[in-house]
Amino acid sequence: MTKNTPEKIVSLSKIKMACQSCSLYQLCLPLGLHGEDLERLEDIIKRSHPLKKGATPFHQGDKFEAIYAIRSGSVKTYTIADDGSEQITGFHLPGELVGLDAISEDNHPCTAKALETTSYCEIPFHQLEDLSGELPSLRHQLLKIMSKEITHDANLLMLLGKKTADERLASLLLSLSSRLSNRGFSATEFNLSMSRNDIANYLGLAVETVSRLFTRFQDQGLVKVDGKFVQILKNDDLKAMISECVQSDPKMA
Amino acid sequence: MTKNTPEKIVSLSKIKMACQSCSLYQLCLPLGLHGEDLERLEDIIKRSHPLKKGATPFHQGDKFEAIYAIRSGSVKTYTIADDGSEQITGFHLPGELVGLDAISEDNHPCTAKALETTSYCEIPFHQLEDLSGELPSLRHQLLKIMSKEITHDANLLMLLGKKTADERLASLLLSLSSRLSNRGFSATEFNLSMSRNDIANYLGLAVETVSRLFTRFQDQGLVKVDGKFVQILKNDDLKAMISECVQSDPKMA
DNA sequence: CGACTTTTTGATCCGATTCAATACGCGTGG
DNA sequence: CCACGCGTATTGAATCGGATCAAAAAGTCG
Repeated sequence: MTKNTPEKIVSLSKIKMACQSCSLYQLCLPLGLHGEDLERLEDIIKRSHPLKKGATPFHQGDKFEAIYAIRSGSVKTYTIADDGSEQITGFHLPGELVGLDAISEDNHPCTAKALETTSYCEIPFHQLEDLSGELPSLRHQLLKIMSKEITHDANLLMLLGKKTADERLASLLLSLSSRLSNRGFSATEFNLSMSRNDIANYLGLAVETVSRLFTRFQDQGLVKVDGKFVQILKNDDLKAMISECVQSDPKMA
Repeated sequence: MTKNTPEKIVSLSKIKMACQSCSLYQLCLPLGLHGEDLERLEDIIKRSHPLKKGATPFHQGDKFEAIYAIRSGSVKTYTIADDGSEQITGFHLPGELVGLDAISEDNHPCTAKALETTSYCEIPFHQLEDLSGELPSLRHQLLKIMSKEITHDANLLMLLGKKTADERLASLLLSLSSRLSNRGFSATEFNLSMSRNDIANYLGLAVETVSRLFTRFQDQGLVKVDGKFVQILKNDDLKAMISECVQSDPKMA
């Protein structure tokens, strides 16, 4: 029994670590949830067992109960159109929140599916909302995350709205790279958890085009690709690709 | 002096009307702000004098102070890229909130510009945030609006990501139509406050394409166009255009 | 190992852009 | 009041990027 104590301490600190280092970093820390406040947030969080590849934590139309913070792995979200075809709305990496778009209608406008084995935390929304009434910094952080998502979407919008195939793929690669590096993973090499088909769908391109782009990017020495494994060789050149692209005339405003 | 009392009543009720019928309808009402709570919200709102066409309530990079609710007129928001070119991120109509995307970075990621004479209310954000700590329904409503914006952007994303020029213009027209009708304007005829150039920029198309589309839509009897004035003749056909468009294979998921 | 899916590569086709020119709308000043 | 000039909108012809169709190659899994 005496040896239980140290173990317990270890596991408690592990949980804290989990909350501070991964999923909820952006939710609880930056504007500072400390001590008791942090514990109160942690109290309402459920740490569920991992999803296997292909598992769906929630489906389009499901009643909105919770938001999900990804701890490891990755998830895609997509909507199904009337004709049965799917449109991928996002890829979600460790440390990101999924399900915020369900608040407005009180049900999920998209389905989430694990792209690989994925562990996550479930945060019952109405409890979070109540708690945010008491904790101004949590409240602000929640708004901040949602605002960030709006900005992100707007950027993506702009990207997809008027960019070439090259620029789209470059953007995706850079987005993944920077998001992964923010979570402590390598910015220069990583595995794509999604299929070429998913990438094509997300970027609004044909699969063949995506495949050709990877080949060409490699020929140009921008990246090295081996199946799902990608190495970014010329980050700056990729960045240049996506910033030089806007084609409307400057006189307009 | 005695005649002041009735006048004051009238003007007070007018202000209330403004808040309930236009801009802030979606912010204060649906989840029910009543009586004193509504008054507390109204207390923090500034009703500024109208913007003339071309005026800019805030610029990209400005410190985030307030969100703006459009009472009449319309506004476009856009970002300026490094090379000086502009990308329009949205058109905003009466009853809509502008500036929510500034929360995450504490400064505005875009510039807003009046497309015509436009009146609006200014809502100091930190006061709104504080008030939302005390009023759960206001808090929820704020989250709901932001969530709605995320959903809206995701839809648009999908639209711009993979749709044809026809589908894009049809979507814009239907979006304007439904948003206008929600505010009590006609769903079938309205004036476009933005130029063809703005439309093209927003939809990620060339101006010439937009112009040709209007011509063709008119030839097909879908709409009637006279300069900026548009009549929607076959709403259902336009709707059909945008729902039949998704092209990815159903087996994917 | 063999069936199936995913990815790559090649050839052709079509939609949207681009370039170029004309028409329209509108405010200014003669 | 009309002529002029400038920005905005429309129309036409040529070009190009990406989709589509078709097929081979590489993975994946039972």
